[in-house]
Amino acid sequence: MTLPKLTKLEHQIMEALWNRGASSVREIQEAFPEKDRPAYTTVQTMVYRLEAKKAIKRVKKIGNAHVFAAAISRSAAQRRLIDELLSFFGGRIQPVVAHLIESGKLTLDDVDEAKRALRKLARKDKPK
Amino acid sequence: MTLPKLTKLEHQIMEALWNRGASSVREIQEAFPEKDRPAYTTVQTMVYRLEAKKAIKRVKKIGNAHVFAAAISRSAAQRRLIDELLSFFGGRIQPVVAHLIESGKLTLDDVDEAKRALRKLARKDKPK
DNA sequence: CATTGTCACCTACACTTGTAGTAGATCTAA
DNA sequence: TTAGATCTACTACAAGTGTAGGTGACAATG
Repeated sequence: MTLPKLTKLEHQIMEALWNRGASSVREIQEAFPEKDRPAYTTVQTMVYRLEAKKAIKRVKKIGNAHVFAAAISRSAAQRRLIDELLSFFGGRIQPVVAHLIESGKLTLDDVDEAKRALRKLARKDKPK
Repeated sequence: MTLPKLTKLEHQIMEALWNRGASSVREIQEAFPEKDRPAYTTVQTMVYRLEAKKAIKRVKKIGNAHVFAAAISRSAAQRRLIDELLSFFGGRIQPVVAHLIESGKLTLDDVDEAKRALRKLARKDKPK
């Protein structure tokens, strides 16, 4: 597995690392909203598991504390999430888009922007 | 919880019910691709769990076998999946759309179709 | 240097998910 | 009517996930 599968909480840890850059367990823990912040050792456990999965790595040591950094990119992790969702839909985006529209989360502006992005991509790809 | 959270396998069971309509455990099991088809009792367990979650219900009995039917709509379940994904992205669709484009899964046609759907929606919602 | 707070590391545990076996009820066909 | 097929209902269990306590090492400070 090139990209490890991450659980919800693991994702939140990664999120902290992506946002803050290399951090200690304590820093990651404190990045959680004070309301529903897991115990220090809970975060620590997840950090260890992420390390075992090679999603993060120890980059240095400050005092006796280890400092961890993401070893996989946010982009790659996000891609994986989306691919997983799509697999639920048989790989077809249409129903996904339909739901986004229905829920009012996809606006005309979003669509226009997507269109621009696609055109740009087309110009870059076609004239090979 | 109005809408129960479904696991991957539970989703597959639901999929069978949505596709085939009310079915017995055996029928659901046989709806799985022969390659990697779970044991009868595995499906049965999931069916029981789905029943406990009120996602399906017993509608009748044929012989000594119960027949189950979906109690939640595919659409509602799909919506939930998407909302869950979006929550990972802080509720913002833009990065989702960006990834769909990058992975080549979102085409210009898809976008145009989405646009038409949105315009239609706008016409229906605004004049009121 | 002794105390106090922090951290690492190990261990534990309950809950969820996927997987399936077993025992006994029930149906069905000969 | 009885033996085999099928089903239900119950039980079990390993892996994964979230949660955290305990113990000893280490650092900072009076």
